[in-house]
Amino acid sequence: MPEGPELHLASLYVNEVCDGVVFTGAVRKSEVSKCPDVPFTCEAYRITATSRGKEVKLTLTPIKSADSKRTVKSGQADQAMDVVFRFGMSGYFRFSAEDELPKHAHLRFYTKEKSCRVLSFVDTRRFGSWQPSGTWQRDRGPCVMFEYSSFRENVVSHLSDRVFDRPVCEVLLNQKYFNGIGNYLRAEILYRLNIPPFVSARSVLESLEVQDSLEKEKAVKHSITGKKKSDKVKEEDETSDLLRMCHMVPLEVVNLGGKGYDPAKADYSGFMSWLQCYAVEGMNCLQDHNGRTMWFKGDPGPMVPKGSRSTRAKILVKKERNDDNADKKKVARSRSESTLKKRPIKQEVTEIKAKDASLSEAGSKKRKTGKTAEETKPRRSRNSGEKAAAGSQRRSGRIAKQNSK
DNA sequence: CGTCCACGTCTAC
DNA sequence: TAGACCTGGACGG
Repeated sequence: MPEGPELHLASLYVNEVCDGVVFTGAVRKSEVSKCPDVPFTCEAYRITATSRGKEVKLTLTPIKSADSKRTVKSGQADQAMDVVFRFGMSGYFRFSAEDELPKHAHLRFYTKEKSCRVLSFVDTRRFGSWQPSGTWQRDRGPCVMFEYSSFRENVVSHLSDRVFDRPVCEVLLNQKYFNGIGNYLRAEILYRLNIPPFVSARSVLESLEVQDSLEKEKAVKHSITGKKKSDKVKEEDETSDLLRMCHMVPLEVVNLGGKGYDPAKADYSGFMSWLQCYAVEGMNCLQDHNGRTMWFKGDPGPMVPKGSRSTRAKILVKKERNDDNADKKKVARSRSESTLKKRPIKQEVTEIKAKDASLSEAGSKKRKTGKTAEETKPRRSRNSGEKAAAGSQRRSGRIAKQNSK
């Protein structure tokens, strides 16, 4: 799931598995890949990684052997090289035995071990890419997670840019300003703040410009008067501010992974239960102007694309209601609270029904009753598309039906 | 079997 | 604002 958090977890994974490991020889590319060769060959080198938004940079560092000063054989690197990766829709890193290379391992780094292991860039769909001797892509903004203040400054100082005329849900995918946000994060972020996806980005953000400058003034005053800087306004900003959420929400995902993240033993159940809106049963969705599925709850806002289908997107997550027929007031309340505190409250209302490492369930029915209102009336195109999805990767496990409760 | 869908960019009309 | 770029899983017939 390559958005900012997954790219960052990938960099942690590389640093962990490559710690103390010596690599050797050439970097090898799959036959089928159209990405450039990586012209780096070295008798002994190490690999480290960093991430920024939706990119990961590997640094290949030659190990200088004490004695051989000029034994730089021809074609052997003596300089470090950076390789910058973008993951497309399906990229990830995996460290495995040489004889257990994953399918679609398109770029490979070989260890100098008796029974050799391989760090692979795996990318089923091949939308990912890498750049040898690479740098962070120009035109991508600061990382929403790890360069927060410059990220914020970059947005606030460019609010007159016409891109902010567009619906906020589409602007959130603009990596020039929101490097690291992707399709599931935009849904989760807007959902938590109850911001309709199809309102202009500037209308949501322009109040921040004022707030930010007020903050600065206040900071100055405080530094003069020596007052404390916590007042009510400030505290409200902590959670209601869209830019702050673009920082915090991805970090929550990073912290789900925590220690020992390993794509080999991918266990998405924690992630699935973390999702509150994206691909969650009962949420609405529409195609944005780029044909991407926007998940949301309630009012879509005025800038919905003409003729936008209420798509039949895949539902990956079913949450369970505990209360029999109490309904949605509760949900709404728990949601706004969830923004504030780490709540164990959430489980009281929603509970994922995911099996082990796999995703989730099957079909819902179309039940034509109630179904809230038709707040979204783009075009009555067939049933309001509910679908099933989810598959269990390895396990066969055909799961539940919609027994419910 | 075929169709639709997927966590993202890219470039071309 | 379309497509192109790809593979594969879920679902429908």
